[in-house]
Order: sequence, then C-alpha cells, then structure tokens
Amino acid sequence: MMSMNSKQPHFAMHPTLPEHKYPSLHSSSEAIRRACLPTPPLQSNIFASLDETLLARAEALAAVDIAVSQGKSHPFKPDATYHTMNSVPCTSTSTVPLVASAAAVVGAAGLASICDSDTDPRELEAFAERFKQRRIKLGVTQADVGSALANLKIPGVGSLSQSTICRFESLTLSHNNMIALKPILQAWLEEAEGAQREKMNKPELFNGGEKKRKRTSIAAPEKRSLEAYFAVQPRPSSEKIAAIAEKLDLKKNVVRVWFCNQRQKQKRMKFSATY
DNA sequence: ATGCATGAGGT
DNA sequence: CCTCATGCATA
Repeated sequence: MMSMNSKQPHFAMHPTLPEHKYPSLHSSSEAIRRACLPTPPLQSNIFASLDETLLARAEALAAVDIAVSQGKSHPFKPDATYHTMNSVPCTSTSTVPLVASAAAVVGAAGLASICDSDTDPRELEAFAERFKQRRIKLGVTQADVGSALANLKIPGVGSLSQSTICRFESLTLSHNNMIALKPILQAWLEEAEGAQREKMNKPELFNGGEKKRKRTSIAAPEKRSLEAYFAVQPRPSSEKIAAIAEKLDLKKNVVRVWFCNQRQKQKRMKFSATY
C-alpha cells in the first residue's frame, strides 16, 4: 500500500547515463581493473567441505580479534590514504570520445578530455581537497552542491546527495567513481564561483517526502562475527549466508547485503591499497 | 560521516 | 546473485 511510492524526484541519474561521455563507469573499467589486479588467489574450495568448522572457527577468530583489539586484523584502515595504489597502468588513452567543441558551454574547462592526470590518484586527492576548500569558501554545504548539480543542465547529470558529495571529498568512493564525478564537480565549482562574482546564487530545494525508511542496525557482537566470516570467505554462497543468518539470528537478506557492502568498502580508494 | 539499502546492468 | 553508484536515515 505505502511501501515505496514516491521518494524523491529521481532525476536523470544512473539509468540514463549517456555512454558517450565518460569512460562508461561500468563494464569496461571493470574488466580493466580485474586485469590489473595482482592476484585472485585461493579461498574457494578449502572451505567447501568444513562448513561448521568454518563458522566455529570464524567466531573463535572473532573473539580473539576483539581481544587483541584491532592490531592488524581487518583490511580497513581509517587513515590509509591511497597513494600506494598507483597500480593504474591501464593506459587511459582509449576512453576519450572528444567532446572538445562543447567547450563553449560550461566554460571550456569542464568535462572535456579525460587524460592521465584525471585518473591519477594523487591528482584526485588533490582535487578533492581543493574542491572542499573552495566549496566552503563559497559558503555552500555538501547537500547544496548535490542539488545544485541539476542546475548545470549537463546531459545525463542530475542531482547528487550529500552522502555522495561527502564521500567524494573524503575519497571514500571507488577510483572509477571519483574519476567520473570529478569533471562534474569541477564544472559546478567554476559555475558557482563565476555566479558569485556577479551577484548571488539561487539555492534549489525540492519536495519533502513521506514514507520513512528504517535502517536495520546490526549489533556489535553480530558485526564481529560477520567480520570474522568475511575475513575467511568474503563471498559466501547463498547457503552459507543462510547458515550465518540463522546463527546470528539476522534476516538472510540483511546478511547478504552486509557482505555486498563489505566488499564494496574494500574497493574504496581509502582502503583498497594499504591493507 | 557512515551504515544498511535499492536498482540497474551484467554473469 | 553479483558489482557499482547512490541515497536515506542516523550516530
């Protein structure tokens, strides 16, 4: 009845990304990344047979894990910046569908060519910082930037949430995501600074929804167990997920999503290289 | 700032 | 069912 009718005006976001603008965020880059990956080693069959052993083992590990108190256990480091991740030998020379002439539009410096400098982690890091600094100077919040993006009228680009802007600034997005967003945010920045020079800007607001979504909260003990399982098998089968879900008394889908999110987390720029 | 969730596109 | 980009809700 009222499960999920109208949330927010889903502008033209992901579903309509004109694949002739940015290095198609999906498929291609995926293959490239995999090709560049060092080693996709074991961890598949060894655990196949001993399920129960695995679970027990993992929980035991979890216990030890917390006892030692994060000495080096999990792959995440909240402070690990990605400089060592320069493993981007994938010559970016392929994805440049020349949009040059459109330079007159936004001001010639926006989303034109995608050169090495745009894919360089260091450059992205530097840009993210400059971006935040200038954004603040403009007196604009992350949320403001997000909604203002829709005013740029860039084909295929709609608004973004405060979450995404925040993640961009803190580099907690995938490398590819950073690369795709950079030109857009850069265009906004220039636009905003130019507009301010003249007069003022016009903040954009949109409707207040109805229908709240509830966020499941996984308790610390369960989370520890999940982390332990994850350390041993990041991609459990449906059956294993079910087993884990039952042991931890969580809904199977919650567990499945938790693993998905955990995998994504590992791939974020800030965490990917250092572990 | 970040945890859990959704949906599109791919296997 | 997965990966990825994103977002709502919330600490």
